[in-house]
Amino acid sequence: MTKVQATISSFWSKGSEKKAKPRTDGGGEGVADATEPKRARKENVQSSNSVEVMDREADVKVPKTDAGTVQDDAEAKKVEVEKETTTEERATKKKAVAVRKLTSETGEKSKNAEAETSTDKASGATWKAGQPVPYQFLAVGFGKVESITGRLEITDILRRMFQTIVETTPEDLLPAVYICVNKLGAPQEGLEIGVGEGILIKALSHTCGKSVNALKDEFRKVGDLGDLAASMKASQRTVFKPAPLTVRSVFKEFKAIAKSSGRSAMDEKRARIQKLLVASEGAETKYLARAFQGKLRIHIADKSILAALAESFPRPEETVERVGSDMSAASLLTHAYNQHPVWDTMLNYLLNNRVVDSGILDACKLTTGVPISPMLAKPTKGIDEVVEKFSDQPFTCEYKYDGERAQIHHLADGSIQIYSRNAENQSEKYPDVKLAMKDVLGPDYSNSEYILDAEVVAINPQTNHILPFQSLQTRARRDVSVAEVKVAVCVFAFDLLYFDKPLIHDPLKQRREKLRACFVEKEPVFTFAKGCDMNDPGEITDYLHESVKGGCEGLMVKQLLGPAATYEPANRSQNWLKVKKDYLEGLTDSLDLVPIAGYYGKGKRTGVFGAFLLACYNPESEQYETTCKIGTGFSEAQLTEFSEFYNEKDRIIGGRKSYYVFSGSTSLEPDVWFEESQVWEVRCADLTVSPAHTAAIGSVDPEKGISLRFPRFLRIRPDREPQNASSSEQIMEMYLAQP
DNA sequence: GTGTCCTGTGTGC
DNA sequence: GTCAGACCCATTCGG
DNA sequence: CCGAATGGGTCTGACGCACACAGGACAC
Repeated sequence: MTKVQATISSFWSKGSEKKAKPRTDGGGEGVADATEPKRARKENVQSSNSVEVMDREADVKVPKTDAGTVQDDAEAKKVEVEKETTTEERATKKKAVAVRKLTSETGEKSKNAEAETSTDKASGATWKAGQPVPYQFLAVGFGKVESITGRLEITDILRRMFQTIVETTPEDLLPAVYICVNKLGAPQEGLEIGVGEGILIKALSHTCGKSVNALKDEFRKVGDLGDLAASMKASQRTVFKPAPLTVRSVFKEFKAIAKSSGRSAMDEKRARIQKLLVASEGAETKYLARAFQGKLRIHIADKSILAALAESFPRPEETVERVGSDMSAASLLTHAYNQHPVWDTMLNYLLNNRVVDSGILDACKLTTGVPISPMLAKPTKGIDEVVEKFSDQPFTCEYKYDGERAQIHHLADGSIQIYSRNAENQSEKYPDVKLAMKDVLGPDYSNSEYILDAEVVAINPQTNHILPFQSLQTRARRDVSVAEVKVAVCVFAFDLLYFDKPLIHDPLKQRREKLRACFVEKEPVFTFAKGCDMNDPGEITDYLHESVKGGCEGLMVKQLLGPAATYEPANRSQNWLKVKKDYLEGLTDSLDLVPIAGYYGKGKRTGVFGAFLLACYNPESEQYETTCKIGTGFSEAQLTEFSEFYNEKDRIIGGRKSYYVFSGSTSLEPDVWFEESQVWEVRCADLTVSPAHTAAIGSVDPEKGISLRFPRFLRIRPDREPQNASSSEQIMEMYLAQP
């Protein structure tokens, strides 16, 4: 018993030093098939096979009992660990709480764990504590997760995976989490894998010997490169079996692929991908391929990982009142992550402390130099909805500028860093902004650290008028000097998140006062977003029209006071609403267009067309001119319906009709061409000059056509014939009528 | 070797 | 960016 | 009073356009 105690206490007290000592006690054994979904609440099936990994792991540390049913296991462990608790209490209170919490939680869970018998024992990957976790372990878990849709179950499977890793090889938790979220590091580090469909297909082709074109055809049918890779691999005989992949080696290899650059970088990437694919087995192949492509497609993202991590560690009751002490484990982690979105920091804390407590908010705190996930606004369908939601509270309306979100940090070292909405470091792109920010701080504040939330918008430097988003896009991104800047820009600041201390818990009114007190406008490069505080919702309409006239997309409506007016990072909160002009009567851009081609759907759209090529009609030339692709706005039933419709009665034709005007753009090249048959009503936000589409070509630009921004399907127009679709001329007029 | 064009990839919205 | 679908959870409805 | 129905909120993954950048292919 003493020996076991030593094991357990070392388990709890051991920090997460980078190099965890190999365990000397023989260690636990991880089991790849750790993932039977727990269906406790749904079905009460009992099975002697339904031992959770947690329990097995506990068995290793606790003297073995004759494992029988789950209940027995759980009881046995509970007893043992409770004995531990008394021992632990002599050590530190915190630990004691932690252990007790774990006891009650896992004990309870185990009791309810009448999970179904797992049928997937195929992998059989096991490893000893301290040894690298096999990648197979994750891959098998991904398979389970993918096969179900319930969030609770998904979270539970992830939880078990994480707990197993923590108990065997905690230093693998970080790479495991990164593999789960399919990222290579914090976004501001700017590491991208640089692999897509193309390279992956090439690599596959080299691996399996099939031609690239054959694989592309297969891919169209299968709709998923992971599934395709897996089926290729399954049909192949492995001559000799390379060493099994591990979580850490795979993650390391991902990074290596990302970092390869320069001459023949593509060859190197391809070679590394091939090596991994060759070494992979079963589910590994599928998820490796998907990881390269950047889509794991297993219904998990950051939020699910946070939820699972929250359940992977005990949540002690906190006696001392402090910020967050009353929060649930999940909301604690979410808050911590949202204000400091770096997995390394979070996992470091969790592994060091082995609890989820409010201390994590100190570990993951709002810091200049670490971009926070920006607060987002909820789309509304119109002003009525705003009125309904903000009936009594005071609110403010701000112009919604059509530019790029920018989070501007002033660090303690005096440097300025600019981050995008997705936390990419954009500082290189905006040397002019960095320069301008040097003197926007009011007197007495020049040494203050701050985080500003703003929108960067292209402007005409002569008139100071706002330019469309398309102009902003043409700015160079890398290694730009002030002299090289081609498109002038104005920063419209609208929030202040940090000013020598975090402000996100203050109401907007206060933050805004601080913003206006500490910063000075510097026309035309730095101004405060135009806004207007209102009590009467009736004023909104006029203001909206005004904003649109000023070149904006609409309005942001925000609560000013009270708890609903704090800054909620990463939340698409009800407290910020956006009213876009394209939802409003009279300002709506709606067109009638003709589907002339289709694209095979991928992923969950496999088997139906996932998108269509739409055209307008030019009565003068009697030709159809492509206007946009469309792939959203359909229900699943409609997609099925349209696929059936176009597959009937020779509506799919051998090739492009001579009177379909197509630019030849490879990315638009359809899978099949259609007979012009229907008219669809489509909505968009704007019309744009297009290098790829041919609608009204030559009218606003000698070589370019017109296309749609944010097109979505509304409905079929059964009352219209293709020749009555919107005309090229109408589209040109709509383009010219834009503010 | 150098310049130009094309393609794939990753950003922004 | 838009959008639909699935799930979860709280609330309301109906027997 | 309790289970069923309902509705709002959240999360995920389909898909859109335009652009810059990096590397590869090709011509000279």
